[in-house]
Amino acid sequence: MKMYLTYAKVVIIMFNGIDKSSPVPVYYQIKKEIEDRINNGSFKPMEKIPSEDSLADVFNVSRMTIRKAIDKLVDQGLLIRKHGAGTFVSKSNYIFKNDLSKLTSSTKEMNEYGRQIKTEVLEKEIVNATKEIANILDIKEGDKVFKYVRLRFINKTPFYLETSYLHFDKCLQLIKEDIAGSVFDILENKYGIKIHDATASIEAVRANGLVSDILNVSEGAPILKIKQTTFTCEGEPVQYAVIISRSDKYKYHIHRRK
Amino acid sequence: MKMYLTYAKVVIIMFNGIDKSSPVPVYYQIKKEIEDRINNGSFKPMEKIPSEDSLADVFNVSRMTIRKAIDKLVDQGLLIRKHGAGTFVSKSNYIFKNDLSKLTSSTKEMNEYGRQIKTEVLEKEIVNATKEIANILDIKEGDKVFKYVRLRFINKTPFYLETSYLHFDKCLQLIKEDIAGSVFDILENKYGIKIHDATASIEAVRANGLVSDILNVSEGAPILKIKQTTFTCEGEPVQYAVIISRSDKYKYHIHRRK
DNA sequence: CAGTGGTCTAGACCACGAG
DNA sequence: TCGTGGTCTAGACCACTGA
Repeated sequence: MKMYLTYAKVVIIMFNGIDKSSPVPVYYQIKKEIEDRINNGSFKPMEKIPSEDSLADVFNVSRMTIRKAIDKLVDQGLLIRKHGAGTFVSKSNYIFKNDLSKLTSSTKEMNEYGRQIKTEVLEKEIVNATKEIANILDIKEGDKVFKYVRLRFINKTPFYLETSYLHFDKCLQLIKEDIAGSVFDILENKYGIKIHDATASIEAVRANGLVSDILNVSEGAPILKIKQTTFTCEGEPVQYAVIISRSDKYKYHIHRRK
Repeated sequence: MKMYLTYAKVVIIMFNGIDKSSPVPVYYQIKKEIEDRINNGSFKPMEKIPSEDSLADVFNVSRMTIRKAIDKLVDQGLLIRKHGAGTFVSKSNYIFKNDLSKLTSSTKEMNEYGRQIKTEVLEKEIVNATKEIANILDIKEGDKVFKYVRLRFINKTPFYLETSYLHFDKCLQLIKEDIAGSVFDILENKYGIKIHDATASIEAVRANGLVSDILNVSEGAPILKIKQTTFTCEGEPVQYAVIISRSDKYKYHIHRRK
C-alpha cells in the first residue's frame, strides 16, 4: 500500500492538473496529457505507462474515464494494451504525411508543406452530369453540377490535378467563390455542409496526352489516380473527385491495422 | 409511457436474444445483432435505429454496454451518431475489397476472390540484409534475413508480386515451410509472433524489364508499388515487404475519415 | 500470487435537436 | 419541452500475465 501511494505521488508531479469544470471533456484532457508525455519523451517508446487504476487515482476520476482516454490513444496507434501486463507506448510512433486513411482538406494537407505550394484554378463551371457522375452522386443524368479543376504546384512543378463535381444546390454557388483555397472550408463554414467521410480507390495509370502535358511528365509516365466520393454526416454523397498526382513528387502513406 | 413499451416490444421481436453466460462479450453479441439487422435490411440506410436507452431495455443490459456496441459500428462507418437526434444507419455502407486501412494477410484477402487465385513461390532464401533493409528492420547491415518472393495469378494472369524480408531468428525457419499460403498464419499460430499493424507507402511506378516480364505487362507500364513495414504487438518491425501489383487487375480501396 | 486490463452495472447530469 | 446522445461515477467480477 505504501509503495502504491509513493508511485501515485510521483505520477502526480508528472502531470498537470485537469479542469473538471472546463467544457472540454475530462477524458479528452487526460488523453492530451498522456499524449504530451509521449511526445515530449517522458513516456518513452516501449515503456509501460501507469496502470488504469493508478491513473484514475492520480486524476481523481473513475477508471472508465481513464479507459476512454487510453482507448483513443490506442486507436491512434500511440499506445498498446496488453491484457494482464499493462499499457505500453508503441515503439514506432510515426507522423503520417498525406495519410490516406484520414480525410482532410487537400488544401490543408498541402499547407503542411509550407509556402512553396501554389494552387491554380483551371476550370470552374456548371455542367450537366454524365451518367457516371450522376450514378455516383445519386442524381439524374443531365442534372446540373458544379465542376472545378485545380492544379497544384510544388516549387513551380505541377504535381497534383484535381477534377471535382458537386451537385448540392448550395454548391452551385461555388462558381462565385474563390476556390484556390480550401473548398471544404467553404462548404462547412459558409454553406453549413458537414463533411463526414469518403471512400476512395487508388490505382496506377498512364499519363495520357492532356494529363502528361499539364503535369509536365513524359507521355505514358506512371501516375496515381484516386477516385474519391465524399459524404456528408447525413450520408449523402456531396462530391466526386478524381485526383491525379505525380508519385515522384507526392507520396501517400497509410497506417494499416488488424 | 405506453408508447415506449410498445416500441420496446416491437424491437424485441426483431432481435435474437443474447447469451450473457457466453464467453463472447455481450457488447460484441449486440454489435453483431445490429450489424445483422443492417446487412439484412431490417435497418435501412438513413433510418434511425432505436435509442440507446430503449436498446438497453430490450437487451436488458446497461446503456454503457449498448454504447460500446454502437461505438464499434460507428468506427466501422456503419452507423452515424447525431447528438440530440438519434443514431442512424449510414447511407453508404460499402463492402471494402482490398481495404488498405485494414491489415490482413494478403492470402486471406485473396481468398475472398475465390478459387481462381494461385500463388507461386519464386524465391526462398537466407540473405544478408542490405543497408536499406537493415535500417527498416532495425538490424545491422549484413545480418541474416529470410527473403521470399511470391507471385499471384488470377485466372493464370500474374498480377501481384511480393518480395518480403523477415529478420527474427524464428523467421529464418520459414525456409523449411510451405509459404504458398498465409505467412501471417505461420508467424502467429506456429511461431507465436503476433502481428499488430503496419505502415505503408503507395506510389505509381514504371514496370521495368524484369517486373514487366514477370507481370506480363509491356515495358514501362504503370504499376502500383506498396512498401510496407509490419510490426508486432511489441512494436518491433518484423517484416518489410515490397508489393508490386497491376492496378488493372487489382484495385485498392480505402475509407477516409475526418 | 498480485497486478493488470476487459467487461459490465445502475445509476447520474448535461448538451443538443426537433417539434 | 422532451427525447436523444455525451459524459461520468463508484463500484464489481473476470481473465490474463508475470514473478
